[in-house]
Amino acid sequence: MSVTNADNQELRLKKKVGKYYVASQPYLEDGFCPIRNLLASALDKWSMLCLFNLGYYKVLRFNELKKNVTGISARMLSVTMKKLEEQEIVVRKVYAEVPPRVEYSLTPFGQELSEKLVDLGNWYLELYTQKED
Amino acid sequence: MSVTNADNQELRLKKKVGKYYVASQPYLEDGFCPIRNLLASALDKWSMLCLFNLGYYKVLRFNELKKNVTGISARMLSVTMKKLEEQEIVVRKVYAEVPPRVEYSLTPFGQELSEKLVDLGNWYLELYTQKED
DNA sequence: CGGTATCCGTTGCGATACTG
DNA sequence: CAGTATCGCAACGGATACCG
Repeated sequence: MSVTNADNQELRLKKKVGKYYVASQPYLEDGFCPIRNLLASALDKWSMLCLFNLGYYKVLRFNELKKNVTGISARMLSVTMKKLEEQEIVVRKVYAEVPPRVEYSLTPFGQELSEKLVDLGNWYLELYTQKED
Repeated sequence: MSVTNADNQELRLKKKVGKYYVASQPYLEDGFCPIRNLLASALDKWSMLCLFNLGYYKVLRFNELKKNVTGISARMLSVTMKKLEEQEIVVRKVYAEVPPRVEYSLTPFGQELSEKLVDLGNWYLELYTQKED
């Protein structure tokens, strides 16, 4: 058998990448890359931390999130959640009360995305901790 | 049966996120998040485009990459590849020739990472194109 | 409580010129 | 060919003050 596992991985990768990203070059022109745009939202300094907290606690109010995501400012939390809301990753629910109450949670899409991101993170962390040993 | 698929997804996500990211809060302090750091490298404007090109063509020289990644400057390509090399995502091979020849390729780790990223991208693009219809 | 407005230092990055 | 050096503008993001 002359086809190794490494060869198979290379071929699989080539095929997958070719599907959208190389063979049909529009996605590559001018630095446009849809997945990067999605992930850029999910990744700008604070987003993943917010996503993971919402993934764990399901529903959090503004100041609960602010407390859980250590170091974030009100401004950046506001900006971050707004971006995530626009991408339909997060849902913002406002209650008409005084004082105001706002609850954030993940959309089904946000849940799926978070799960995929945490899978990626856990894969990386396991490699990382293996190296430490 | 009162447990829905959505419930299962929520529980699974909570468990996965809790494993590293919430239950053991060190990863959340001061905005530190290992997966974000990895992805930040893989995502800063040009990295994914470079990774996907290398995933497809396997080996590319500096100016081949520059040509394929439309719009990138020599400076940014240099910076990007240096970062990817530091993270052991990409390997840089220099030939002692005149004029110089330098070849870039993915490490096994870089291949795995690229495959995971492209899987994520394809999942997203399929949702996206469904919406269009 | 849940934000917004403003200021301002830091970083990112493109353009251009230059080099071994 | 494969970069590096320098410059300068633009975007990011922290601190502080303020608001419905």
